[in-house]
This record gives sequence, structure tokens and C-alpha cells, in this order.
Amino acid sequence: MKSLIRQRLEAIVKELYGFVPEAYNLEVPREKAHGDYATNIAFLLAKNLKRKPDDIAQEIANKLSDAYLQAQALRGFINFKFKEELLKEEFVKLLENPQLYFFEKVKEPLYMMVEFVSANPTGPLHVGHGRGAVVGDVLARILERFGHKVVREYYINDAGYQVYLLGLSVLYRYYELYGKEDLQLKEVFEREGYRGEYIKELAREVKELYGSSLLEKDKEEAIDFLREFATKKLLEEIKATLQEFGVFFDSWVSEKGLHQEGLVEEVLKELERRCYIYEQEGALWFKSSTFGDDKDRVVRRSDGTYTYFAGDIAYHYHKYRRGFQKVINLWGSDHHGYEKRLMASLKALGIPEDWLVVEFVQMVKIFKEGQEVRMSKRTGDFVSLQELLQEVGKDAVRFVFLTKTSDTPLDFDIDLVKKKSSENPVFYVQYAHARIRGVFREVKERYGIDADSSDLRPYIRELDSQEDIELIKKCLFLKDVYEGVLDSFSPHLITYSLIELAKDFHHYYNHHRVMVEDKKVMLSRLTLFKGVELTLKTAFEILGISAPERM
RNA sequence: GUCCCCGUAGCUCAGUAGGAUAGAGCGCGAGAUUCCUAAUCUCGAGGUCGGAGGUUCGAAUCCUCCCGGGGACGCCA
Repeated sequence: MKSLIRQRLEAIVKELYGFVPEAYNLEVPREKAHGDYATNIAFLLAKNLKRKPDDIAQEIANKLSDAYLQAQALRGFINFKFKEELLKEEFVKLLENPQLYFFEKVKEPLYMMVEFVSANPTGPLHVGHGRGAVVGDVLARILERFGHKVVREYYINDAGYQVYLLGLSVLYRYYELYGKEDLQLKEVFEREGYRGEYIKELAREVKELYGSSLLEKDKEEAIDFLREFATKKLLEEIKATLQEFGVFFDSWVSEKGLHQEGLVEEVLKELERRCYIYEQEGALWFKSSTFGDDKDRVVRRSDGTYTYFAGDIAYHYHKYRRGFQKVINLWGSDHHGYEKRLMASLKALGIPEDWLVVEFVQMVKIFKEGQEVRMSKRTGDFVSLQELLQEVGKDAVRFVFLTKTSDTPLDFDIDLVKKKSSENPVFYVQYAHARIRGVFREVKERYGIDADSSDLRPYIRELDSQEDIELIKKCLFLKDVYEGVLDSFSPHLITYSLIELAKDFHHYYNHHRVMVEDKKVMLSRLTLFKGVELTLKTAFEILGISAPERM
């Protein structure tokens, strides 16, 4: 709907004044009386043309109005109102094929990647990961609907010290099972080890499978073996949780694999060739400060091992060479300071600046009985995503994770989300769908009219009350919302619009009955409900939540 | 100490590249069911948009300073 205005507006402005100002607004005005959309373009033109905004707005408005669109100049603003004919024609398109209507294919589809979750395989997923998972998943779904080719990737940090500590922690617990003490091991474990209950479980599993054979083994060898064993197990667990959460990946890339394939060495050589690498105190440094980072960073330690950063440069260079035209990374907010560094490395490698977009996903704080539940992987005291899913269900978790912009912290009140009441927005929205399905069942039973298979399009004509038109608009508006998500990578906009749509629907439902004497009115309202149903269903598919028949 | 994010109704937050009279949900108060699901609806109270300057036709939004909250600053990942 918005792009419809935009096209016409720009054409006319260009015709009248020879240019279109860059940063003009076209948005839904706060005040309903100001129409469906409004623009400030006349103010911007006024500056350039040295004329009164009022006059310019008037000029444009006069040229713009036609059978479909009413444009009105008011104190320098131009207000647009869609005429009923246009709204009804658009609504027919929606009824015929919601997918086609809501997601117009982009002209130039891109080969894209969304990299998300990428949690270290050192423990179960926590709720913060869950938030990233939903945001990434929904983003990927939207990009796909608009015609982009999207690969969802999970980067596995299975190299380096953290997974070494994982192996060490399992070994410590394993020794414990046999009453074996190792002071050096104990010292490291108590300082940095993973203490969650799941480590003990892994140790027990090892005992069951391999008995006491690891007691004889060299300690480092045993840690190596257990690291391998534990990351594999935990990764399986992560995959299972994600699957239960409705999140799937096309591709899993291992950090260790990058090292083994020599990609890390290769990219460092490339950086060296470009003269961005130097040696100091026995370590190799990357000159990230030349590209806006605060200081230079180590890529190879003095002991000869590579840093996580080195692996990450290689990973992204590899992504680039795999042919992705645009990459979106979803990172936990604790990686905020890391962005500059990585961007610097990409610049150094000659990769275009807008190739990579990093979106940050902030913390989720869990509240239970009014108390914050503290989370720490080290001490093992945390609510896992698995537990949360079991407690409140997939639909509620996914929806709530999308009710705020991902870059602000989210408070998740378990007790509130468990409530099946209006306090809980997901039920409010799903209830609208269930109510419509209920009406359809009833109409079929009483009158033998099947809303799912009948051609209802002709009855749109009969809809003419203010509230009919408002509801139609709310459905059509979702199209603009999806396009907004495509531009801003902010899937949370969808939940807001859905709550508004549901609100208008519930209002309508309480004021107008479908099953009335006048058949024409009945059929027209059935048509309206069909459109709302399809709009909701399409949105639920994108959000990955269910569209219940009854509640 | 340096850098980043945030401060909007009692609470949790929207406010989409500076726009028109400041938005929603929850909570609170009052009401609605002979009729397709009351998990709903209707009405109401509630605000110096953290503070002070500045930029301009116009500021919650941009700039400077201050106050308050959170995060990041490893040869960890």
C-alpha cells in the first residue's frame, strides 16, 4: 500500500520540480483524521524551492488525487486516504493468494546468509540463545518469502580453550566417580571449570560406555577425547532443542574444521600479503587500528596457537568466497565491542562494507514468582531453553521473544506467560483466529455455507461501514509491515501489528454478528473474516506459531 | 579510566531516517453476556518524554554538558 503511494508521489514530484528530496517521510500519522499515510515532502521541497510549504503541498495534492487515492494538503503536510474501491481490490488479491499479496518478490534476489545462535557447545542452550534463534529464524523466513535465497548457518566454536575446559571438566567429574584426585586438575576446574549438573551426567555416560579405561590414559589425551565426546553430545542436544523450538539450520560450520582445512593460515597469509600483519613479542598482530578499531589484535599467540579472532576472520572470508552477497549475523550483545574488529578485518581483505550486517540480541532476564532467576553456565544455575519450552510452550516463547526490538533487554516473566489470559498477547492474537474458525464451523452447520471453499469475492462489495473498512485496512497494512521488516531486519514489528489487528477484530466481533437475517450481510462479513483469518494465518506461519481451530 | 546502549503513564515497553493534540499492553476504577467462544468488549483516571542549554518553520527523536541504569574493553570464546 505504501509503495503504491510512494511511486505515484515521486513521479509527480519529479514531473513538477525535476527532483525528489532524499530523506522525506511517508508514514502513518498519529491522528486518524490525517488519513492513512502522510508525507512531509513539501517542507523539504520548500527549503530548496524557497516557496511556502502550503502552496507546494497543495500543488502536489491536486495532481495526485484520483479514483483510488485521495490526497489532501493540510498545513504543509500531504495526507493520503485510500478510497474504498482500491482497498477492496487489494483485499480481493489478499483473498485469492495471501502469499503473493503480502510478499511481492524482490526484483533482484540475493544469495544471503543468516548466521545465528552459534552458541558454544559447552552446555545446553539458555533462554538468551532462544531469543536469537527466533529472531534469526523469523528474519530468514521473511527474506525467503520475498524471494531471496537464504542459508541459515550455525558456527560451532569447537576449537580453543573453552572446549578444552569442557573436556577437562568432564574428566574431573569422571575421576570423581572413581574417587581419583588430581590436584592440578582440581585447581583449574575450581577456577574456570563448568560446574553444571550436565557435566556430571556426561561423566556418568562416559563411565557407562568406556568403564575405567580413561583412568589409565594420559591426562591430556583423556581431556582431548572427552572434549570431542562432550561437544558431540552437547551439539546433539542443542540440535534437538532447536528442532523442538521450530528452528532449523541448513549448514553447520566447525571452527576446528576451518583450522584443519588450513583456511586460517591462508587468510593470515592474505592479510600479510596486504601488509596488515606484524610480529611483536613473539605473537602475530593484525593492524585493526588502521580500520577504526581501538587497537591492534593478536591473531597468533606466542605459543603458536591461533586466537578465536583469527578463526573468525577466516570464517567470514570463507563466507565471502562461498558467494554470499549479503550476510546477517545475529550476535549476543556481549560481542558488541567485537564488531569493529571483525569489520576491520573485512575491510582489510577488500570486502565491501555493507556486505555484512551485525544485529545484536540482548539478554533475556527470567523472572519467576517475582524473583529474577540468575543465569550462569559456569555454576550451572540457569533456566535452559529446554526447561522454558516445557514450561510455557513453543508458541508463547516465540511470540514473547518477538515483542521487543532485539537490541534491548527483555524481561521474561514465566508466570505471566503461562497465564492463559489477556495479559498474554499470544493468546489474545490466537484467540482471534480461533473465534473466526468457530464462526465458520457454525455457519457450515446452520446454513451449509463453507467459508473455506466458497468464492466469497463478490460479497466484498457489500462491505461499507466504517468498521468494515478499518478491518480491511488493518489486514492490508501487514504488507507494509513485512516490507518494513525486510528493510530494518526488525521482526518484532509484526507482533505489534498483529496485536492491533486482533484488537480491531475483537472489537468488531463484539459489535457485529455474522449470522444475521440478511444473507448478503452474512456473506459479506464471512468474507471479511476470511481475510482476517488468512492474514493471521500467514503471519503465524512467519512467526512459527500455531493457528488454533479452537481454544 | 575509554567506548557503546538505555532513561517515555504505577509496571513492561512502542514511537518505523525531526513532523500535526504523546501511544499500547498490564495494573487500577466503573460497566457489558435471552444472541457466532467473556481467553472478549466499552468507558475512565494516569505524562514538565531523566535534567539544563543549543540547532529550526517544528525536537521524545539531532548536538553539547550533567544526573541515573546496563554492557563491552584478554595472547577467553
